[in-house]
Amino acid sequence: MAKPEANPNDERLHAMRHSLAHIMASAIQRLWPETKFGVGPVVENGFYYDIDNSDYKISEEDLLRIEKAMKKIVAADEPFERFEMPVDEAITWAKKYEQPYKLELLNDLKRSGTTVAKELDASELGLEAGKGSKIEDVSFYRNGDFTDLCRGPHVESTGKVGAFKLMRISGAYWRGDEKNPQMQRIYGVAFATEKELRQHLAMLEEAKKRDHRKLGEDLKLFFISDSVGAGLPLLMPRGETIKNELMKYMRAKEEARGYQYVATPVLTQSKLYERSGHASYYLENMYATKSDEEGNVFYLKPMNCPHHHMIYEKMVESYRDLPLRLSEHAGVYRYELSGTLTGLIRMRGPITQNDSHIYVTQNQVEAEFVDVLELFKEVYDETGVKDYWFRLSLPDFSKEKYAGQKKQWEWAGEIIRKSLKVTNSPFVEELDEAAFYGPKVDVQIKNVLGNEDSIATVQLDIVVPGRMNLTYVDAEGNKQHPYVIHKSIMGAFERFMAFLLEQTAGRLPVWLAPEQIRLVTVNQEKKTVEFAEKIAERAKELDLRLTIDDSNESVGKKIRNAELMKIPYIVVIGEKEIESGELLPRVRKDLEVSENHDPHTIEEFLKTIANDAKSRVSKTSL
RNA sequence: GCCACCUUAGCUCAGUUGGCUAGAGCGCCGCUUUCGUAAAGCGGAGGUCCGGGGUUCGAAUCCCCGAGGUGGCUCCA
Repeated sequence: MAKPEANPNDERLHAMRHSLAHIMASAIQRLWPETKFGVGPVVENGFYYDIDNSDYKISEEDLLRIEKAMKKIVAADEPFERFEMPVDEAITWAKKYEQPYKLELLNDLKRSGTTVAKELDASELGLEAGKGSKIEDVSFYRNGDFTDLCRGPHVESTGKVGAFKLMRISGAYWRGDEKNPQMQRIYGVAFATEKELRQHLAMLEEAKKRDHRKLGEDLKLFFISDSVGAGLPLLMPRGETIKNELMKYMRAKEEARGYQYVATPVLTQSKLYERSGHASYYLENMYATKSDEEGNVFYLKPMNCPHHHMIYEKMVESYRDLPLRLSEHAGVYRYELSGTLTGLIRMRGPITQNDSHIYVTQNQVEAEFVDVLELFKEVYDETGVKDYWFRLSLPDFSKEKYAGQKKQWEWAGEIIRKSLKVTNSPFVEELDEAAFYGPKVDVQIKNVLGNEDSIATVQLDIVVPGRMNLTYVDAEGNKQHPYVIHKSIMGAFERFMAFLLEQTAGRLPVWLAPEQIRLVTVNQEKKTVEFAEKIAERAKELDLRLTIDDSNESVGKKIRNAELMKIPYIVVIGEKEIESGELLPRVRKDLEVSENHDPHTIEEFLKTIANDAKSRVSKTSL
């Protein structure tokens, strides 16, 4: 349970990948001599290079051409030569060869440290990130007729780079700033051996099958309709069943810990967001609706915090009322850029948030934070979320978006750090990831494609209670502002469902399975169907989700259909079962705990599954 | 929003350099069959080739505009 780190023994592989970035740049320079080059670093599983061709846009069809040219360079086995020159000389070089991006980097280097915005650039150029030391000489690498400003290291020659494949091409803003020109980024994957490359490509194919969007289609869970709009998914009965089970589960968990559920409107006047301060940060991402006769503008709520704060004001007068834990499963709407929308993971609405706000005194902050972190772990254990890690997201004070006083932020960060340590939570720290009103802990996982994603968050708000003038009276009779812990364990239920689907490849645990049992009749005779219906009735009494397939198909076909829907238990019903009154269930492979294939009485079978579902066990106890 | 690519039946996809009435498998409907643990047989229906405009004797195919999707970038309360 930790952030997967790059293996430090992989220096050789790192050099291979970095060398491939240069080889790709060489190939591109030979094909399109006017190309301006940005940076070309090593990334997970491979490398990329950012390039800018004003007269020709490279498309995916060109990748094969570039690959071919690269293979030629590899075959030529050109040596990589390293040499150094003074910065000023390098600047002359960049001017001569009309490489404006390299020139910009060199100018930054000359000024050193002060304007190197991204660590990426720094490591690329041989700067230690964060150090402001002046640079006298810079290093270059040359292979064949291609020379590049680079810190290295590289392999000895272009023949020693292992197996690679160019994957895709995308836009990328120069130095990650959307105000800068957009360059083309070409990605490749690379491994030491052909075999490892093939394995990686096979893994990507496998991951595609687990994509929650594909499972959503195959398992009839949800879809997105052009008529409704981008980012506005429609959940079908099976999808809604999963979501509802998750919501019931979380509500029971939270109520057991003293959270109280509330309900707030989806439509709200702008003045609430002006009071909370959200308006100045997020107005652009809020959906405005028709204004009323008095000219008040209403918004679809993008978050619940200010609404809960209103409830706080109504409920809390004294420190004796704290902590107050409010919770809501609320659908919010956020305008997200069209290019960012991704199935249930990034949508515009309704994003059903598992949202809580805990109002505490200063002395209660740490204990409450620890309690929240423990609840996180409990829920993830029980729902089977694995391989997650925590990220302590701190402000970057060189930016202006963080409100309040630096001292307060440092205190808040330290309390969270302490809570993480007390609960033995593995975590990394990152700057410039905090909310505008306080530092937070994000729960990070890797999705099927190996990208990092946040599934949940808990934030310590040190700003908004003061801004909204939320108060309580302390033991000495003085007015105080409370602290607010914003927490969301499952994030949005839709998104959490998507993660579970990808992690389980659609084989959800029994308690979450939209259909838990399917009865397959051998024939369509009356007594067979009636027998199945009798079982179905009992299942309903036990709150089990069971369906009967008595369609006019072969038994083999009906079993296949049920298997494809990843239904946990399939039971064939025919003469044998009617006579014995016993069932021999076909148990989904991932659920089997032993080689127990004995028949069960109907009551025994149904009750066991009902108990498993109720206690939310992940394996069958049949 | 930006860059590249994609969009043909409910789903997955064919459709040669522009040229017969746009095809297949699965699914769906009907009939036959009444079946024992991953696909029974036969027949049928089903299309605004994403939308709009243009080029052409002729457009699913070429060009322009728009929408939606995919992968990234930027953003993420």
